[in-house]
Amino acid sequence: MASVNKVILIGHLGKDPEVRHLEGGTIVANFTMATNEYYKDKQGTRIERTEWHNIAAWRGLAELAEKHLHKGQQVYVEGRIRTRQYQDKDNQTRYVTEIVAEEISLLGSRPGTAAQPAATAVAEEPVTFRQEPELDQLPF
Amino acid sequence: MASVNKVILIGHLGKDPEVRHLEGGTIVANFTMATNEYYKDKQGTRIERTEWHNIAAWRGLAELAEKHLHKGQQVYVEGRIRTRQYQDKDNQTRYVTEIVAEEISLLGSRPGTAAQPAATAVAEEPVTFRQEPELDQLPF
Amino acid sequence: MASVNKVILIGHLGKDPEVRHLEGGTIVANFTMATNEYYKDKQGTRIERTEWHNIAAWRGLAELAEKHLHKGQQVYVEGRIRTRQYQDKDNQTRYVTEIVAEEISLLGSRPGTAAQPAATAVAEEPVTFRQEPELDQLPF
Amino acid sequence: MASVNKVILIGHLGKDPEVRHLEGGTIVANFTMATNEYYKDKQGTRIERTEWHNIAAWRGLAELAEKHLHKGQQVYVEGRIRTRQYQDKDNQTRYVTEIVAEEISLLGSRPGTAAQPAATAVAEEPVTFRQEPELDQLPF
DNA sequence: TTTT
DNA sequence: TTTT
Repeated sequence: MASVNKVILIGHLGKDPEVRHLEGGTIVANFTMATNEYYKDKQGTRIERTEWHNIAAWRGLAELAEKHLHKGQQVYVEGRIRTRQYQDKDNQTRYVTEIVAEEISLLGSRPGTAAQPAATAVAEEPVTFRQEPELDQLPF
Repeated sequence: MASVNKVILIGHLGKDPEVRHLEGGTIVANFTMATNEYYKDKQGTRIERTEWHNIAAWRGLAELAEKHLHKGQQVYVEGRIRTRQYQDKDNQTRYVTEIVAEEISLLGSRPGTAAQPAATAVAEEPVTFRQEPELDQLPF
Repeated sequence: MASVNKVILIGHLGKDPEVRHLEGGTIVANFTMATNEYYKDKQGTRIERTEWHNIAAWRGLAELAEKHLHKGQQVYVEGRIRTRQYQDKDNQTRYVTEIVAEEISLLGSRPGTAAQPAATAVAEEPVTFRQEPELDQLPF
Repeated sequence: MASVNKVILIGHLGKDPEVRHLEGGTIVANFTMATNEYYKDKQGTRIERTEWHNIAAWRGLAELAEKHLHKGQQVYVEGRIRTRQYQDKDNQTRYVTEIVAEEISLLGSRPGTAAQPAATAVAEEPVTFRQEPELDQLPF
């Protein structure tokens, strides 16, 4: 039956992506990104809350994550929610929720360094990547 | 820092919402909704995968969920991702990810019954509800 | 440079789609869909405003629109905004804004008839369609 | 009837916002922002197409646009599509489509100047603003 | 663990 | 009229 499962995130990477090459040649990149909420509590104090998201990028997006993404960078990620279950060391069922990326865009400019100031460090390459539909995830 | 944490879901409720009245008068409704993905595996077999999402609706949205939502109903939910941690009975840290609803819309018409066919069973009431910003979650 | 142009609509079709076969074999379907806003004016009177959107569906999505979409049906459309300009009969430049569909999902069940009640009239076919990336619109 | 009319844009401002104070004290800011698409034509040549969007920000968002937005800046805009009609000088009905902003976030860092390099020119203030629901546009 |  |  028709349904929609869509996530849109803009935030900064907490770490460089970790890239794994699976048996069979498939590549997957995992990284975390932070989004922040601001609100006032009942006393009127300004509170900041950070939400950490687990992102999984497959195949083409994984290669691009490996090449172009790094800690601290601001990105746009569009994808879908997926909760996986696994058995922990005590053989209990545990759940982890992650975002499977379908599109990633690099935002802002890269932080400058002494040798290469921000104004000139901006990527020349196109910076939006979309996951091509792969055989094992084509909509039926 | 500017960030975006947005989720858009269309799916069907797995159960009637569970509504709790917290100390202090706050109301929260929890329900699950399913989204489905279809893909073909490497053998070309059609696979269906169901994803279950935990939805939390607060205050005004909780009241409306209690009044208008029921098992099996198709809904549009817009919200944000939140992962909470808690201690399980063995005092281990566990995580649960849920969607905090910010807007809920009722989709489709209600299933008809013998006494009241579908064509006339459509809700008369407005069927989109948006969460009013509350004191403790106003953007700063 | 990285950018995002995304539209998400849920509404009902104003008419059956109009399908055209262009020279070269490309197919395009055009239809309108309505979304509604409700608000109260300064006197507290409830106002309803209908917004009409022009949707263009190309190639695979056009075929599916032709086969599955009809006047009055509730649909989810995801796409991007495109404004085209053209010369009117007085040779003046005019603009028309439309939504180029990238994903279409059928929502709700079909209205029941005496012969075939709503409960059994639900489409058996898959009801979400995604546009495959075509040669002339592949992200670079 | 329940419907959704949602637009998500990330792009750069083409000009500084134009701010008008209407009779009655209402403030509105108008600006344009560009999004870009890249594709290859049938000869394999890389084509860039720029889409220009007309954004209208009302009340609180207008003030914030006036204060924080300027030509060239990268922004996230969430809003809804609205097509207005008007009579042109020849008394013919014309249409213009714009995006009514509901949320605006500043992305990236501000372009540096000689006196104040990019690395230190980043805004200190919170940079996401949401439109508070106003009397005349409250969901009913 | 990000960013301001 | 933006950005790379």
